[in-house]
Amino acid sequence: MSASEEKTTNGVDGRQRLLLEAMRLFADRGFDAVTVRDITQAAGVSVGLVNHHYGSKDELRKAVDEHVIEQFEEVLFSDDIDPGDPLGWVEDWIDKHSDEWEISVGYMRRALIDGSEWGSTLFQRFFSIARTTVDRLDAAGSLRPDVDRLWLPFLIVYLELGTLLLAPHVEAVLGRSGFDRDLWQRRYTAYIDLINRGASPPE
Amino acid sequence: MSASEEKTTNGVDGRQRLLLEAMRLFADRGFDAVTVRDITQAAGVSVGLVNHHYGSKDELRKAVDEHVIEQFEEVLFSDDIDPGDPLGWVEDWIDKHSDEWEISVGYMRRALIDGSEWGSTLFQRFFSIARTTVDRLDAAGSLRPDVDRLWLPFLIVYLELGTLLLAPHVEAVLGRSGFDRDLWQRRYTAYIDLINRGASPPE
DNA sequence: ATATAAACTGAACAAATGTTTAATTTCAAT
DNA sequence: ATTGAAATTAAACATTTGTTCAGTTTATAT
Repeated sequence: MSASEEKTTNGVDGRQRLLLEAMRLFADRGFDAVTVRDITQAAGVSVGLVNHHYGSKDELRKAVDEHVIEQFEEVLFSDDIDPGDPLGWVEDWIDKHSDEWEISVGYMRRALIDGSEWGSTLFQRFFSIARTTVDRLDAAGSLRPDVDRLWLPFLIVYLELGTLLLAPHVEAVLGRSGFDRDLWQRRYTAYIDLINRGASPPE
Repeated sequence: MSASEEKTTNGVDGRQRLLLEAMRLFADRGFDAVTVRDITQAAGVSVGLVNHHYGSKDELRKAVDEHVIEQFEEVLFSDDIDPGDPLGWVEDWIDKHSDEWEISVGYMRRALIDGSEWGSTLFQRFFSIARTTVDRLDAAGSLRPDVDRLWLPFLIVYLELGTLLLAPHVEAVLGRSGFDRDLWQRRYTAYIDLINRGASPPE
């Protein structure tokens, strides 16, 4: 036979192929809508291999969860996130993992909506960053006294996560991905500008 | 037998009971995670009744979709939405349908994320309102010249839909529902204030 | 080269699930 | 009261789906 072909495509073994295809399919259709046979077929392996490597479909889900979490935490939960630009990491990451970006965000989108545990963690992380940002601005005297300290962090999170949650709809309106570098940067400018100065002209 | 008891609880027939329970369960767990037997059990009827009245589980879903859509369109797609307060109707509606509010919003949340057709329609409706609002402000000279006309409508939609999409997470942080009248009103004030003036103090 | 373990296969299995159907009950009209 | 249609039931059915397992191949170490 040939050196590295069918069964070990790309030099990746069945175990990893299953993980990758499962991630792709879960992000695309959701866990329940994907069958074990869908996954094994996409990965080009037999049905039994899922249980051999992961024990069950549920355990496979957990493995995928952890894989996606690792990817996000690598950049999202690092200590050097700029509180002035909590989504700045996205730009770098899109360049690095452009092929997996769509999948990972799809996965995150579902996690934030379906009530999973990681969804809660993810939200809390974003909220925590937003609140820290607000606190620092406040301490530096960079907040108007009458700004609502309770809601501002939430509003900031809405702006950040809305960008990710609603990306498919935005893309449908714009005709292209809002993550394209130029659009993304322009969005960031508009976002910072809105938080700083609002949209109304000065008196 | 008694006048109106078991089989026709609340004077509602099996057909409508199925619709209501299906709506509740779909909003709570998602379509795939809910079995026909779950629905019939919750409605207190036999399994066969779903197919008798709706033909299939899928047709039942469509019926639920239409029911929820009707509820939303009644208020959301009416012509007299105040462009200055696109979510003003929520407050009235919460009072009127407080029991169904949670369910309907849960349904909407899923629709916006799962790529369904109604999700697109819903987003486009919100975006259209936001863009109209921005256009009017612009025409009235109420926008700074350097505000990004492309992104501002999206940012406004993020603020509005983020409120609805992330409501469960917000509730987890606040310890109570963000839809409680006092919190909701305060959120609205903060939201309008942010769009108008931003958060920074004047020079 | 041989032995041992791990990777992998695919048929078979059991439970879950949507659907069908024959029988029964309910209800309104005559 | 009788009839006929619609509502409702519950068992049976067919398919899907996660899982198991005995057998086979592949890889690794001795």
